[in-house]
Amino acid sequence: MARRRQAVTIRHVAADAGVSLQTVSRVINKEPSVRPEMLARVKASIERLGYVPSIAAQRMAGSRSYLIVALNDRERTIAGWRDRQGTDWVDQMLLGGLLTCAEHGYRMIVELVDTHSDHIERELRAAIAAIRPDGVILTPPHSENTLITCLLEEHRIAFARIGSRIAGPGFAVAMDEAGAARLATEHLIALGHRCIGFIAGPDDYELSGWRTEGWLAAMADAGLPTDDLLAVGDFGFASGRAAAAALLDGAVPPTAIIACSDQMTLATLELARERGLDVPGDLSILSFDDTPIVRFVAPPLTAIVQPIAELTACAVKRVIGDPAPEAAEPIIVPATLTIRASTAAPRSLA
Amino acid sequence: MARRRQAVTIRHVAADAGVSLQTVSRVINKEPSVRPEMLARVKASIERLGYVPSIAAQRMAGSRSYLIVALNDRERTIAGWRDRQGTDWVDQMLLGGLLTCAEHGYRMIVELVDTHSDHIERELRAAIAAIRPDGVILTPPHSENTLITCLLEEHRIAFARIGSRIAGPGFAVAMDEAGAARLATEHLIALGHRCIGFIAGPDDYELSGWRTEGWLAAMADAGLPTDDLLAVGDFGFASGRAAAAALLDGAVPPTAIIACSDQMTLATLELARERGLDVPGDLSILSFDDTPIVRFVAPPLTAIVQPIAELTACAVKRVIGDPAPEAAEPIIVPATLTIRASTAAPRSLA
DNA sequence: TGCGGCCATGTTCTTCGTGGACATTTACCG
DNA sequence: CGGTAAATGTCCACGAAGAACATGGCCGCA
Repeated sequence: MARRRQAVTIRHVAADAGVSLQTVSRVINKEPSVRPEMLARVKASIERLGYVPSIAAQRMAGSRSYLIVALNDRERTIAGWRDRQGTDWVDQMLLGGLLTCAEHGYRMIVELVDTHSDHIERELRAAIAAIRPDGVILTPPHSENTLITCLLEEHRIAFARIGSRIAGPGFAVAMDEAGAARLATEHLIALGHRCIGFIAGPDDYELSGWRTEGWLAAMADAGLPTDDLLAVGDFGFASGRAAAAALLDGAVPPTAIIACSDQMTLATLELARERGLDVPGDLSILSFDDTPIVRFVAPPLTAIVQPIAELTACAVKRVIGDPAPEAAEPIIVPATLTIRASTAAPRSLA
Repeated sequence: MARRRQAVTIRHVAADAGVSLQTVSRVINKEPSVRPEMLARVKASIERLGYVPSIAAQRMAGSRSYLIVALNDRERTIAGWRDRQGTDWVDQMLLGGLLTCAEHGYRMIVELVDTHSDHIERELRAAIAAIRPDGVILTPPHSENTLITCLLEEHRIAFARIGSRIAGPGFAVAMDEAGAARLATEHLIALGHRCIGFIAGPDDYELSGWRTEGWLAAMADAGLPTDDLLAVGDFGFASGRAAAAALLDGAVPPTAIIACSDQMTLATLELARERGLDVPGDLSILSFDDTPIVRFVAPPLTAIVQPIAELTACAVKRVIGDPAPEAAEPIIVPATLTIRASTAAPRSLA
């Protein structure tokens, strides 16, 4: 017998407040030319009736959809979730994105697309056509995919590219890699270390260069030498082990090592253990990733925390605020350092 | 100079295929009375033009919105994310929900609401009014909140209650707690254990009872005694420690302990260490949660894996498939066991 | 052969809730 | 009192669904 609940629309508000539809619409869209008295009356009615605009109708009428699409790589995301590890990236992204969207009255829709290039254009086109989002947040590895960026430009949809520093189109939002490396290095220097080894990532990642520069700069500022203290890995475990071995067997065995990925850090830790080196007594270790495994290993590792949530929050704000995605300066967000038990003053100082 | 890209609408498809709007609409909505020839022609045009119906327009026209809302508790979700731990629940939920939605042409919107009761109704009303979802997935602690369920019923929105076994309204979808406990117990029995302690959760959680029953049943089936092998905690660390101590100091010291939360399990592990008990040599330990900390602790713990992803997938399917959320049997999903290093044959057998 | 009836399709119109373009009213100023 | 700008109202478009109804072709049946 219960009647179908009829939603309260702008019409009901108009009737209740005794004004025209358009006036209500103006109030909703914060247009300036509304007398304070009217405004108050309409707002009161909205409040009383619990009116909330339908995003579908708003979108239909040519306004915003108040929807932001977060474009993630399907395989990578699913793999991370299914294996129940390595999802930090996605989590943090959701955290930053969701909250920022909510703050501004937007919603975020997570869209998983295959990187496989045949599908990606079709999938993206379909998503755009169906959702008509006001903005799109691109995450690696999509951030520099020109197929995607061109498509978005064509549709005049604002978008942000997370983890990319290449200027326009869209907003580039990235972490301050050099600053992070500097932060890590300075932390060790402050503890009293003078021989600080650095296991860099592969050269074909731009960020590897930036991180190495940050380390070099911090060392130079402290007047410390860096000869024989740089090794290069490929982010994987085996390469990290080799790099760590090279450093420890080198001319100037470091008392601290910074490694640019969690796998390389864990390899360093393993090697140190095998050689009977106490961590952090004989060797401080610092990771550039802050994955769960790094946090729960013994000892828990001091690590650079990539500000993914802030990055995404930034991206959302830009996308919401500035619908014209023309040339814009990349946004660089500082990293932070979480100090745990794997770094301490070198024993020689104790 | 670039013309504003005009979206391809149902009209373009009709023109391209040389049929009427109505026919296209019939094809899209899978109405039966369309000749195969027509159907193929229209489908070809849709394909060629890359037409995708606008969900906004579909919603406006009284059809579905193809949107599902996942209602999560804001505090709990944010805390989990921010602390970078304990987000497994949300992650798995997203995994199961997102994928299942995508498979069926739906999208999922994650909505965070405060449990604080003043706001919750307003927030939910607003979300419903704005999004007009076809369905809502409720997660603890919302699953049994009558304020929410009534509101959803009133709006005739299909919904599922995850982690709840109380029948209707809406679909209840829960894990097989008793089966999980049985699974855990049988694993230990198969390893050769005969004295298996059980640290249950507090009585005011229904699931505590079910779990205990599962353990009792498995023990009984194997003809093993359970006297003095049951202890009760409150899911917290301290209570777990006390419970473990009670078991180990009891009349029949167990060679294996099942604890119903990660905190109680970790407490058991700590106590075992302090007493010089080797895990799993002297004492096998099995957890009922599978949080990251449980996976990375030493030794990594064998644990019941709650099938959150499947639960959510189930919930989504029901909500999508059956728009009439009248009385329905609760859906029970089996749990699985992930075997790690904390369980082994008791030393006495070696 | 003619008629009723059904199926596939086309035509036309309405609905949904909102924003935009434009028309109209009001108020104030010189 | 005319001019002008601000405040407010009227009407229509947006994209799709679907109802109501018209059409034409085909069938079976007398």
